[in-house]
This record gives sequence, structure tokens and C-alpha cells, in this order.
Amino acid sequence: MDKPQPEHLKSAGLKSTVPRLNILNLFKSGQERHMSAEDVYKHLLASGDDVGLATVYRVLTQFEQAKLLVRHNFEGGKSVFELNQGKHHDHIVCLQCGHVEEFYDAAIESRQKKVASERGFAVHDHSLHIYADCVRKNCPHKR
Amino acid sequence: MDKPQPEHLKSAGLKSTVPRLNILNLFKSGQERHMSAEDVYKHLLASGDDVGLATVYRVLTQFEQAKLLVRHNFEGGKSVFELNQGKHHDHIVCLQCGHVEEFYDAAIESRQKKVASERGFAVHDHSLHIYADCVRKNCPHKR
DNA sequence: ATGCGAATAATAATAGTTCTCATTTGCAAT
DNA sequence: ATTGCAAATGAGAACTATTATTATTCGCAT
Ligand SMILES: [Mn+2]
Ligand SMILES: [Mn+2]
Ligand SMILES: [Zn+2]
Ligand SMILES: [Zn+2]
Repeated sequence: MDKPQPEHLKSAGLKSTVPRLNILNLFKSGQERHMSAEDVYKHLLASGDDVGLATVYRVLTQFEQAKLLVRHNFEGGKSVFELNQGKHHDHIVCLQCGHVEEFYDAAIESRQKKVASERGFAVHDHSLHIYADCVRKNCPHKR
Repeated sequence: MDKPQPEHLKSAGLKSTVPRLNILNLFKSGQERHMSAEDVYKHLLASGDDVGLATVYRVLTQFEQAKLLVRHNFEGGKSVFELNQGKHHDHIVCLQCGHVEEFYDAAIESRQKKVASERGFAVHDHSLHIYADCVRKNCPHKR
């Protein structure tokens, strides 16, 4: 279902290589939406696709620059990536289980623009991370 | 002006030591409001206070736990600390000069609570970082 | 099929931070 | 003031995430 074709990379100015196709394919597979370099590396090895960790880091950065992926810097020190699906959103991260929930709030977005422009800043982007606990018992996601 | 006294540390459950007093003093001096461990280390060395870098890291973390300082994880990989002055605020970071501007917007804050509670999360805290350019030429702060 | 610049993978290197442990220090009880 | 000891420090090793180096391999236009 929707396996990445060489054209997807070509149109981003990147030549079609095995590691690039595998990484893009992993994100498109939808198994896990938010993944670190280490996560990607392990998934690829697990599925028999041999790849170097340095290549994973390089490709993730290239994909970020090509706007195929978006990078997030949550607490915990490591960058996390997700498919760029065009629509910006922010995140709630569960401190118990690590589950990441997405949301978009138009009021928050427009207030941010207002705050920044009132102070003479031209906004490039922003990150809004809410750290919380799943209230429900049986927090359904693993740490 | 307002040099930290041993009592300030004692009441936080920390015994009064030279490195701790020096670090707290540096933040209270107000020279620089947001500082990384490295920043603190260099400031202390520059003012003739010999200290170990590991001690700086340890004390900053202790001060964070004691709620004397607040930690921020801006883009760029290193933690930045500031005096905890009781009132929460968020940050605009200038991508040109590194200047950090603080703001508080009640509408944004209350919407965050709403968004999280609607989804069944109990909020611990959040971080909102707006990355932007100072619009004015002569961006008045050094990188 | 060939050639060449780009991409890869293994490894070393770097940056930020934490850990280990021998030594020193704060401070409470003499 | 002196002592005793748990807590704190500082030097360096160790660790984690990431980037740089470079010899080899690969994609792809010719
Ligand atoms: Mn997301
Ligand atoms: Mn601040
Ligand atoms: Zn947003
Ligand atoms: Zn806020």
C-alpha cells in the first residue's frame, strides 16, 4: 500500500537509493508515526534491510530538508521524525508511557502569530509540547 | 544586591557550599538570564571562582529539582536554565542572534489546558518555543 | 557498457552530559 | 575549638546522540 517509488525521491532532488527507499517506506508503512534515528535503524535491521546508522542520520536530515519529514525535539535528548503530511500540528507526550498524541488548535496558532508580530518577530516555526499523564488506567502504550 | 544567603539553600534542603552559592549568585546577579551549564562554568571561572564542570551540571539539576531554577530545551541540543521567578512564561528565540524574549499569553495557556483535558491527559507542564527573526535591522543581541 | 559524481558504511571524532571514586568540606555533637 | 561522618566536590572516565572522514560502491546519464 503506497510503497514509495523512485519518483518520490527524484522530485525532492535526491537520487533513488536502497537505504532512502527503505527509510521512506518505513515511515509510509505507518507502523510507527514518530521515530528516532535509532528506532529507524532497528526497524530496518529487524526487517532484514542492512544499513549503516550514519546513513540513517544523513538520510533523515536530508528528508527533513526536502520536507519529506518533520523533526521534533521532545524532552529526552533525541530527535524524533515523522512523515510530513502537510498539516502542522502540535503534540501531547505522555510521561508514563511515551505515547504521543497530536492536536491542532487554531486559537493557539493565531495567538502565537499575534504575540510574535506584536514584538517585532517574523516567525519561522514553533514547537508546542504538552507533557502529561494519560489519565486512564491501562495507559495503552509501552514506555 | 540580593546576594544569596545560606538560608536560601537550606530551605531548599541543600547544604550551603561554595559552588552552590556561587552558582545561585550568578543567576541572581541578573547579568544573563538564560544560561547553559557551559555558560555558568565559564562565568564562574572568569570571575575567579574555581569549580568543576561536573559540579555545575549536578548543582543545576539539583536547583531544578528544588525549583530554584527552570530548565529549557531549546533547539541546539543543550539545556538552558533560568531563575525560577514563580511566574510561568514561554519564549521566542531569535534565529539570527540567539536573543530570547519572554512572553505570557493567558489565552494560549487556557486553550492548552482545554485541549489536554478534552483528550484525557493530566498536564504536568509544557514548552512553547517560537523560533523567529528579529525583524528590526541591527538585531541588538550577539549570537 | 562506461565513467564519474554522489551515496554508502565503517569507523573515528565531537558535544553534551552523567558516572565513579578518592579527597575535601559542612556542620552537628561533643 | 575539635572531632566524626555523611554529603559534596573535582578530575577524569564513560556514555549517548550525532556528525565527520574516507575508502569503496552505486545510480544513472551518456
Ligand atoms: Mn506528529
Ligand atoms: Mn525565560
Ligand atoms: Zn502549533
Ligand atoms: Zn506557556
